[in-house]
Amino acid sequence: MDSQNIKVAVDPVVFGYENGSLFILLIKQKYGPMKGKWVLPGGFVKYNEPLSVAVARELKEETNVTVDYLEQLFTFGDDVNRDPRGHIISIAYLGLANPKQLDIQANTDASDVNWFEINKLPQLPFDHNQIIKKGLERLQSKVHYKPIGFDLLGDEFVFSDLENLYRTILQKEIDRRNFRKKILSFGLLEETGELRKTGSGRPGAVYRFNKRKYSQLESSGFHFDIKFA
Amino acid sequence: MDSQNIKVAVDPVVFGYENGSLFILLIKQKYGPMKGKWVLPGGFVKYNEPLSVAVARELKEETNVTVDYLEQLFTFGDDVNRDPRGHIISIAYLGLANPKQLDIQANTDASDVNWFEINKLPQLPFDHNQIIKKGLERLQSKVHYKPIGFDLLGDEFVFSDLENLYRTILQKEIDRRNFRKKILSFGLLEETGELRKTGSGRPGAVYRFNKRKYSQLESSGFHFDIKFA
DNA sequence: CCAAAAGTGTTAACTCTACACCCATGA
DNA sequence: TCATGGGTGTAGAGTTAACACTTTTGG
Repeated sequence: MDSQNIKVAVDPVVFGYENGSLFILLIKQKYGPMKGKWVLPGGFVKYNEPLSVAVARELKEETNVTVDYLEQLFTFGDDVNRDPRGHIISIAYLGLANPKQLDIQANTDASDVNWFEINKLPQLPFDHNQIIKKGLERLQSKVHYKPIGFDLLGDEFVFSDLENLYRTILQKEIDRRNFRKKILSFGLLEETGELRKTGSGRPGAVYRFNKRKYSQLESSGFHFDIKFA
Repeated sequence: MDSQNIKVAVDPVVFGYENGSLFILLIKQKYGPMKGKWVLPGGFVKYNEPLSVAVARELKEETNVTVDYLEQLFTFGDDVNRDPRGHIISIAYLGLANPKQLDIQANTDASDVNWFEINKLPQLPFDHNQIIKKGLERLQSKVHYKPIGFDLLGDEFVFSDLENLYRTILQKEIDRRNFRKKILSFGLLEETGELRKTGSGRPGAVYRFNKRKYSQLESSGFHFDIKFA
């Protein structure tokens, strides 16, 4: 109890969405036993440092990224050999970001940073593949009952972006008409009035998610909730 | 990073249900800065000890209790002063038990153990009130989509037990007929054929929850799901 | 005028909600 | 026979699911 010698790390699983694919942010380790390998951009918590501060700091230090959405995911510490350096537990966080709005840069412990498509991930050291799996599961279940999908899109988006985002995350087909009807019924999207050309075909109307309105509604008992046949 | 000196604790929030009330299991501290105060029956994780083993061990050591249901709840580590002894993070667990089937006994660090009714809790030291609040929130949301209520009842129960359990947990009225219809529609309850006298009035039929059947159904895509008007 | 993606409505099936009376038992 | 809690059905409202054609644009 006096000299416990367990170390505490934090590991962010940051998801990004772009062009119909889901990505994870990884860094290449510059030092240590996994030098040269791709890993989650985490690290050790400092003495007297709050956990949420530690994740944000590591993320910023190693990748130059600051994300708007970060929530605690799970604490990994049942496998005491998860890290070869000793008994280290890791508090994993789920982060969401829009890759287009970020300028990733490798720093400190990282010799490289990159986005990896979720179903083309390399074999990662430690239990990092497992941590990512947990993150994906959380994301998949949470998009049903919280409007967190919008954190993966830019501020302005076309309806089909949202549709495809849900298709990609859930890995299943969804009915365009029913989806649109349901989402619009919440009254949380505003048309900007602009149209956006999406390559070919008819341009789509540009929408914004009204976060302020959502907060109000939520605190008066509203629940975002969407199901798929 | 070498001498990080953060300590790691685990704290179980064990709920028990009896006679229409929800209880929490607390111990009275025998040693330390909070000597004589009621706290969650947690403690420090040992070197090379898995987290889930640590919670179960602390719970057993201090209260003589072994619970069937234990899930990781949340890791508290944003307030670095949550414990006056230094920088200590706590991984909280949610436990469910049936008080009638347990023989609580104070041991090791505990000079006393007891069940406290959820809305008559004393002021607890550390952030233990906050941890319990988180546990209750989890319990309240989880009974909607997982059949964990049954872990709070004995193996055999009368329908009104289940009804009252939900009423107590959710702190709202529920419609008896609609509730019964919905629960029975899952086909997960079996009548034992017996009747149980519940004090006065007509005796109720005794049911058992078929855990085996639930596991099967769940793995083939079934979701337990119940809402209340 | 062709290809591509956006935008739109209806119906049937199902689920949810609200609601009140009879039944079995013990005192 | 009374008090107490157990057991039961239905109709209207609301929600979900399934499904295909027209519109706008660029090439």
